Amino acid sequence: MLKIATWNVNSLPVRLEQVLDWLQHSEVDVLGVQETKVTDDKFPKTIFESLGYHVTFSGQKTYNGMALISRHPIESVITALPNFEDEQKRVLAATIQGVRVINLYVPNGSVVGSEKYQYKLSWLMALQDFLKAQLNDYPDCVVMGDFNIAPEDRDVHDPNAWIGNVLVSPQEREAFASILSLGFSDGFRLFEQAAGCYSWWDYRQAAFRRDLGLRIDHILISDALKPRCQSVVIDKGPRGNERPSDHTPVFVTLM
DNA sequence: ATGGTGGTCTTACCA
Repeated sequence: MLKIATWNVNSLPVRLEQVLDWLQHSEVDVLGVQETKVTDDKFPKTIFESLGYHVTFSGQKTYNGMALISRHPIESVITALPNFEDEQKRVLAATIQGVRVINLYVPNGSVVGSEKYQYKLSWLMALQDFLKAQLNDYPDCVVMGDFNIAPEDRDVHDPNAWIGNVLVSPQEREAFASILSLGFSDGFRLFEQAAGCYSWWDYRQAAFRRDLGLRIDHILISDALKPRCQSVVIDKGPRGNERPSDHTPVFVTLM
């Protein structure tokens, strides 16, 4: 059995105790984190290693930053999209226990039509090329992370209120669908789920208390890996912590 | 009541 999780922690230094606590209680084998906001020289490597984890990371100051924390050895690491010039650290792929794990922090996009939105769409185009090649090299593939896309209206607490917004725009949703058409499933939708399941709640407007969430953190399962996929679960717990991240973890269990 | 939260080499910018 292999449990693989994704969590946008919004600063690993701030959330370190929560991450260690969740690793211990969730008993996941692999955790991909986004928005570490820590440079590689300051990454808390020895803390994880002293607890028996392998780690790899690709960070920068203030923004973005990726890490993989694993009970098993981490091999064949990639830290960027090929053929896409980008100073922002948003990709970390590696092979763990024979499974290709691709951890992503998709750009937020700011406002539909803005420069950042165009960057998001360009980034997603380059991602498609990368995933196509990765799938060819590694058929057993998990693509996960903060996609900053709610794939369907049922992934949004109030779809009408969000019309015209980033995270739900048709172009972003088309990009998500194109990625699935390469040969992936949205793991969460492989199983029956309750209505109104979200992975992110804005810090503002008491959004978590009012359950004004979106499902924007995803785990995609390659077609070859689908028979091993037992469940995909959103663990809402950590969002209720004191001083929480605005995202909560999602994990897949593979047999 | 036209704001509001939270993180970051903070007084601006990002989400």
